[in-house]
Amino acid sequence: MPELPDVAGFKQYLDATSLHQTIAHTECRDDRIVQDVSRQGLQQRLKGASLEKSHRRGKWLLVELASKGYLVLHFGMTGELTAGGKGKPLPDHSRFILHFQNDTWLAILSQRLLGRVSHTEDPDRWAREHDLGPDALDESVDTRAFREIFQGRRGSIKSALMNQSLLAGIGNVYSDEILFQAGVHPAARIDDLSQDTLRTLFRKMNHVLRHAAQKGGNGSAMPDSWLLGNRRKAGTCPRCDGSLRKTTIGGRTSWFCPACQPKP
DNA sequence: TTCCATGTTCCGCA
DNA sequence: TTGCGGAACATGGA
Repeated sequence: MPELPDVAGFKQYLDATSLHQTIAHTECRDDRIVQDVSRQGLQQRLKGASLEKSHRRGKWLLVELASKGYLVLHFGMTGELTAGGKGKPLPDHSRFILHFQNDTWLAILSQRLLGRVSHTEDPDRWAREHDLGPDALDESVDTRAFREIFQGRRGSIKSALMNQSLLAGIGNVYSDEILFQAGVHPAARIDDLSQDTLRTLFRKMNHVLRHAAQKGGNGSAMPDSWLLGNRRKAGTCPRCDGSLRKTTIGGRTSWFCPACQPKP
């Protein structure tokens, strides 16, 4: 689930439930979710810290702690957040739990343990170390910057859209959606795309991500005209009613409409 | 039972 | 140098 729009939803959720709370203690139920820092060091850093502000960068959520750096969260393929208080049991797959002083808590869930919890003092350095490009919705990414990012590349457009070091935030589902709405075949090579097509892709990327982020990544809230709800076996194209097809690109399943997204 | 899954990282290869 | 394909990570649903 967690691509840029979903993480935008987690950010809203965290802001609404946990901002300005002070951490009494933390509970780590599986060390494998802790990245770059030791569990002990992380827990020590978090104890007594309050959550001041949250920032999203791509699929990552950074939570600013009052003069104690940043708590860094990544949700992998199956992560999410759940908040609760006394009397509400912690959900299954709660891997790391922030217990606040007012007896409420925020649990980081990760069924498949592909999520990550970490800490950094310097978000910019952290982004460099993780080779993270600008957020796909960052204002610095305009049509020109978008074109320059793909300039001189030769691979498939789908792989490039999912490449976090070029643009951060787009994963498998939303790259398919953007390509569908732009009418571009996922296997199209970047150097075969016209300037016009790149402009269209940029426009559709913004449209899709902004709209989906506003809905907090809730798939059922997306328009029926989108590909998203139809990407499955025997799915039909919401535009032409033809059969959707799937192919593998960069090791991932890509759904597309062969009629609306002709092979270049 | 086997296949597949919304992410990232690492390796070998072209 | 760039990019691809595959594997690994770990779990559960179809």
